[in-house]
Amino acid sequence: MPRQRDVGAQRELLSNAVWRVLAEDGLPGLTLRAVAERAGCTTGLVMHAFPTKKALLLHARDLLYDRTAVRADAAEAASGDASGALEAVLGQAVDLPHGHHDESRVWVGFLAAALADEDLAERHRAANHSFLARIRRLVAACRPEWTDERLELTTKSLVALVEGLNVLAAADPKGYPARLQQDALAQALQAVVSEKRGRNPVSHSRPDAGTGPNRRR
Amino acid sequence: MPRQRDVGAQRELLSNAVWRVLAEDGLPGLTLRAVAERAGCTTGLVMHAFPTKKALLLHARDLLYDRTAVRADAAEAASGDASGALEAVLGQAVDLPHGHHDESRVWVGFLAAALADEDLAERHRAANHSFLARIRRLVAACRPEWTDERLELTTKSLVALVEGLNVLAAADPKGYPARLQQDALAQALQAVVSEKRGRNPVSHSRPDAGTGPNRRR
DNA sequence: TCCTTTCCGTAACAAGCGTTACCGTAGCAG
DNA sequence: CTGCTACGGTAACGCTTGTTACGGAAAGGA
Repeated sequence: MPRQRDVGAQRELLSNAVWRVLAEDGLPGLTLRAVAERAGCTTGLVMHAFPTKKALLLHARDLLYDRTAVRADAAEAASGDASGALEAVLGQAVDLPHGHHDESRVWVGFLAAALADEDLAERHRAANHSFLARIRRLVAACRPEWTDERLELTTKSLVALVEGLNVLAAADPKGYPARLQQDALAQALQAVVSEKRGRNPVSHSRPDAGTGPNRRR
Repeated sequence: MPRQRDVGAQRELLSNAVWRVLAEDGLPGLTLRAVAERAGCTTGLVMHAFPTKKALLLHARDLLYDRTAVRADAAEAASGDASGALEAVLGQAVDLPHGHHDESRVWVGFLAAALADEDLAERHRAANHSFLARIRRLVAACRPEWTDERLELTTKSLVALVEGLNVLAAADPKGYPARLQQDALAQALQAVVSEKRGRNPVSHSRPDAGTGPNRRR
């Protein structure tokens, strides 16, 4: 049985190529030939690694979710208390040190594709539900006395704010710079963590950020 | 010169067809033939009313902005004070009585198309900037004592929340029902309108030329 | 070394895309 | 009523799309 291949590695390579095409050329430019070119191969390999284009998109979507989940796990594990973990997880969701706008553009592309494909929509909802569950757990740890209703409302509000900032920044990066996103998140989190913050709060970008409340420029 | 046509009416008809196709079939299904079928004509009329597909999309995008601006004007005019106008304008942006999810789906479709087309992106930014200016003016009327920085942060946070709710509801209507969207918006507005409801009158003319009671600077 | 078997690039396929050219036709001027 | 002209439906264009079939090449077992 000669010449064996690593199918998993091939799929990962192609999924990464999907992201790059989606980030650079958008959803209309997402063709199999463009993906193959970015991956440094031909459409032959693509169609041997995936039975159809839809399967490729689903795998790329799942891989995107996996990596964001890994990042969120790391951010949560690196934080001491629940409020710090909440800030860290949400903070890394709105502003990444590298390639942030790219990821938002990819996210929007998948979302637009999901609105036309029920299978993709299901993956989208599953990923968002998982993120919602994580935030809800952290908010509940910060505010154990809250009712389920308030918990759900705050959780979905925070997630909506984060995704809204990402979406708006994807189309208008200069109108929504990283600083403003962090500040908006910090302001929204004040209602959750309130005064019980002992650790240094936001600002993953500038290590000189003050720790006092109402940090304003 | 026989047989004259109403070009404006034709373009409006076609733009409405673009919306319906975008809402039902998503961005990948947005073809000239699909638009023509929805409009009850053939591609011949489409290409006589617009020189190219891109021109059609630009017109449809502009018309979408025009209608939302008219709705926002109406909501603002129907409110007595500034805080009421802010609630009304944002409230009608997150939840419309009819065809709300459709409009969000259309908005996402245009956004995804804008990420691949700079001209569409410019229209998107212009529309968003106009909406931001409206919200900023209303927030400033509610809180004249706020600094420009806090004004901008709150404005963009509110808009990001609204758009985030819309985007998430477009892909997961059951996870983000109208009730939750209104509650999330009301909670976010508590920090703005607070206890001083019904005090400051709304100014329908200029972006607040200093008629507020506690104007700084 | 050779053979066998799996891999994957090449090239073609039908279908659908945006766009164009053409001509029948509908409706006002005379 | 007749004729002229702008309108718009028809159909084809060239191109790209996702998908398929096939053959050459590469690599482990003999």
